[in-house]
Amino acid sequence: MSRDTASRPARERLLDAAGELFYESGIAATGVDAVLARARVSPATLYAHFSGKDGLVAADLERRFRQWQEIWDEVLDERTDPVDRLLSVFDAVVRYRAVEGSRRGCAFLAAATELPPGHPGQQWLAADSRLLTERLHDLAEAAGVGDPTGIADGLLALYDGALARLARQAATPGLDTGDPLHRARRMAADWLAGRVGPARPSG
Amino acid sequence: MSRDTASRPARERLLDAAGELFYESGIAATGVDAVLARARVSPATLYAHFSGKDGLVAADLERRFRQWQEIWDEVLDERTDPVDRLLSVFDAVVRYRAVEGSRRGCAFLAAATELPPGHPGQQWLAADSRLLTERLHDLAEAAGVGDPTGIADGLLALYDGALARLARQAATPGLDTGDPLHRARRMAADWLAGRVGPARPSG
DNA sequence: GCTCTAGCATAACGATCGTTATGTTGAAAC
DNA sequence: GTTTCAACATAACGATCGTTATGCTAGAGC
Repeated sequence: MSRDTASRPARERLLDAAGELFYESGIAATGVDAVLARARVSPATLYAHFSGKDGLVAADLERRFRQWQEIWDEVLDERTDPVDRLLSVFDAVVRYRAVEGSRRGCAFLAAATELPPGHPGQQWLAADSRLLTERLHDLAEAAGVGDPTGIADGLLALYDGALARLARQAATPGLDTGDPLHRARRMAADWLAGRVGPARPSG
Repeated sequence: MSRDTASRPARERLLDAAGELFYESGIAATGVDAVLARARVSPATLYAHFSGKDGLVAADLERRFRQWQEIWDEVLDERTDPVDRLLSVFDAVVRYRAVEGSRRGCAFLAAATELPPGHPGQQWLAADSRLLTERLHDLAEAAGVGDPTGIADGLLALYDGALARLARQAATPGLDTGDPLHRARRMAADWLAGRVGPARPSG
């Protein structure tokens, strides 16, 4: 059995296990032992591939960021209408959650509340925030709206709200009042209808 | 010196210390020792007043919930216009944060991402969610809108978004693009303008 | 065949976790 | 003044934290 390098590389098994456990149980609450057990990997292997738990957390956030950006790119390539491209952020997060199997809130939001100020994972939280604001701004500009920054901020607010409510719904099941993501998308569409291009039907 | 029962009671000192540390550094990341040191209290005293760390966390969330409800009541009593009363949730959270000295996101949102499913503090997260949805629904109904549930959900989305962005801004300083709370309030006002009562100026 | 080396599991490290047992102190009861 | 009792600090508990030292094992070079 031993030396199963033939299976998935140890580094990927570690990232998979860490991703699931950090997301499911929280970063601080997940011990290194739990990650090692799920990945079927020894401590020495972990510290050969990563600088430690902090490095593993940062690598997990990096992978999440890259996959999120990739999926958003993918969805964006399927849209041509400027308003649809603005709203693509909601479709992308729906697809990301489907691919990732997410049953809770946003991993970046959770990490933002958990990681201490100097943590190496913080750079990927900043990267995510920057991607959201800059891309939404560019898409708003391309849509020819009068106030691209205002539009981008508004969409970001609805995006943040949907993911935050998902996190809170996961904590208190039974109070669900529908899907926050679809509701946010609908609100964003209505809100944009009065601000960009010709009047759109706000049904 | 010793036996300083003459000063603030040990229970309150514990709640103050726990509130600050849990909010500042996270619940899981804050050790009981840190709370004890800040409160200048011995372990035996903590376990005489609370069932343990979990009980202390629950008591902190209970106190936060009661104060938040009290402040919202207070703000609500100052408003008579139905739309102002709907928007009072944003004014209340601004006042709550001023009173509490909050420099990060929402403590309930953070707790929702940190606490495990069966934690005794979960009931106060549920209470907060219920207060928000039910009260917003009632206020929307009182405002005579056509779809009170839809209005309440929309305002909740903007509320959630503002507090989530506050949390993420605290994690990555330097990317601030203004105050999410005031922006959310302005968006909500604009959004409500087209849906309730006579047309309001959307400045 | 033997040696060398990289990569791995076993075991254990000190530190800190949340919690509890053991004394000690100060004020009220009589 | 003595007793009594609740509240307190000191010290230590076992468990687990993140991390590292030690030994085994499989393949490359000769």
